[in-house]
Amino acid sequence: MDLYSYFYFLVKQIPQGMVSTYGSLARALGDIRAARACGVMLSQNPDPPNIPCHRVVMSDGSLGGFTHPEGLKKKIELLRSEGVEIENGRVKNFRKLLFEDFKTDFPLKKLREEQKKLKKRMIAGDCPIHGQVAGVDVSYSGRMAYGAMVFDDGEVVLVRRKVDFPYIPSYLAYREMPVILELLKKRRPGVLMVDGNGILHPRGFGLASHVGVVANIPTIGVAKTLLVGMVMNNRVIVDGEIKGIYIKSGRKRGIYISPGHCITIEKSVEIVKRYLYHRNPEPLRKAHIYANMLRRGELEP
DNA sequence: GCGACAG
DNA sequence: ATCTTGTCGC
Repeated sequence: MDLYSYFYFLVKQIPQGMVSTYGSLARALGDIRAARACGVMLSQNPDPPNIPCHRVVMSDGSLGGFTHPEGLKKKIELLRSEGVEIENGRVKNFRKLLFEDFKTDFPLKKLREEQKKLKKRMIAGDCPIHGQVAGVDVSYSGRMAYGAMVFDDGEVVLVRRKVDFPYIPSYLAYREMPVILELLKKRRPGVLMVDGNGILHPRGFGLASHVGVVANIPTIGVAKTLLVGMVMNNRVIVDGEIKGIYIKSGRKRGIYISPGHCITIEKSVEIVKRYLYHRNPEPLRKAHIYANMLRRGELEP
């Protein structure tokens, strides 16, 4: 799913002389949570003003931002040239000029349904683990992704790839998984630690679970901040159930562990604890460093 | 104004 | 996540 292309196709539907908002576009994608991602994708507009990003404003009719050498001034100029009046930083007659009638089939809604469907294939218990423990992480520069997977025996595999999906909370798998699957083609671990959540997710199917099911390997989610749930006595509770464990070592902030696929909470925690010399378990910490080095061109893919 | 929504 | 940042809704 190339969400960037889909999004620009939506933006092109905004007629001259009208405006739309980040939120309206997000709803047309199928989830209001994508509003900020809409701003990010507009800032990466590959073909302005043919893709009319200048016609997208904030939900209260104020102008929002504009990535252009001349800045917001250029946005105002473009809108005025199209007959949209701007009065002290706001679109005049905003309600009347607001375009929301997008032709769309709500791609994010379909992806939520896919998550729910794949979740049925997720295994909650421990499966036999044969092979090395590894950690995977992805670093980004614009629309390029740089992935690194580090094994317990020290081997490092690297990948460089264009991304076609922005970061949207609860859809991280659709951004990162293509990179991770490419890394897994080079070598498959016995169990994989992933930078993100497993079942600790609004639909119980985060990046770690998604990768586990699709690649058919045991996975563990390791997140640095909470996406969903509340912490009570080191347990992370989501609608009354324990979905993860908060591990705090030393005086620094802790990490949130949740099972991805083919593993229990207990086993997940046991494995992560083996590698806790820093805040992040060692294979993940190394993967993070290598992914950043690759991005900065300090390594060959 | 502030909190939210992994990375 | 990046790099100084184009949000929404209460």
